[in-house]
Amino acid sequence: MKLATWNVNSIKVRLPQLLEWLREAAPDALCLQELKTEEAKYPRAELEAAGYASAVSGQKTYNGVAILSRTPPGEVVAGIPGFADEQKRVIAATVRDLRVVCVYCPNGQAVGSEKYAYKLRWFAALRDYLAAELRRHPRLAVAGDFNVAPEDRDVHDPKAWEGQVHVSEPERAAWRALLALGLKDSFRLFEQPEKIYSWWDYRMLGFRRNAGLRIDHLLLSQDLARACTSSSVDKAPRKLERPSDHAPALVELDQSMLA
DNA sequence: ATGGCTACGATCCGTAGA
Repeated sequence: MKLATWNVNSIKVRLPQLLEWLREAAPDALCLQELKTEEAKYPRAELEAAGYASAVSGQKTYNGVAILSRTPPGEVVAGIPGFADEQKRVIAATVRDLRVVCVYCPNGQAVGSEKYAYKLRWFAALRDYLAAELRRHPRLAVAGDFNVAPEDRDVHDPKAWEGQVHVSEPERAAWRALLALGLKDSFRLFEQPEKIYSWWDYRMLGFRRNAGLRIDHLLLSQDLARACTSSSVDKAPRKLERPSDHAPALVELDQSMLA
C-alpha cells in the first residue's frame, strides 16, 4: 500500500500535474494541502474519473485539505475536535484499515509573531488530538506539511536558518512531542541520501541550488512503522513548468506485515 | 543586496506563503 502527501499550492492551478502524478505514482491514498479553494469548487468529478474518492475541507484563498483514496474514505472528521479554528488545516478519515490524518500546520511567519504563537498553540492541540486518535486507532498515519524542519540535516543552510521560523527550538520541541506519542518519522526509518528536502523557495533559484527544507512528513504509529518498507520524496513534479513549491512525499507499507 | 517568486482576490497592489 502506497500512502503520500503533497502540498499542491492551489488545486486549481495544479490539477493537471496532480492527475498526471496520480497516474504515475498510483498511490492508494494521498493527503493534499493548500487547496486554496472552497469545497464547491473542488474538482471532485475529475478526481473520481481518475479513480479517487475525496474527503475535503476547503476554504476560499487559504489553507484547505483533502484525503484522496481509491476506496471511499470513512468516518471523516474535519478540524481538531475541541479546537475552534476558522482555518481549514486538518481532515481525518479511515482508508481501508488505516486511520489517516492529513495536516497543514501553520507557517508561523516569524518567531515571536502572533502567527507564531498560534502555530505553537495549534501544535499543542494537534498533539492532544493525535494522542486520542492513537488510543482508538493503532494503525495511524499522520501526513502533511508540518512547516517544521526537525533537525539541521533537514535544512540546506542551518547557519542561515538558525533560530528562524520552521527550525526554532520551540517548533522542534512541538515536533518531538508528536514523536513522544509513539509516532515515527517514516523518512528516518531508513538510511537516506544527504540533502533531501521537500520544499524549495520559488525565489533565488531555490530548487536549482537545492536550497530547501524537509518540512513535509509522514508520521507512522508503531504498527505501521513495522510494515513500512520505504519512505522518500519525489522531486519530479518540482521540475515541471509552474510547479508547487513542495514535492510529494510517500511511504510504502507491506500489506502482509500489517495482517 | 533582507530582495528575489507564486497564487489569490481584489485590481493594476496587498496579503500570505516558508
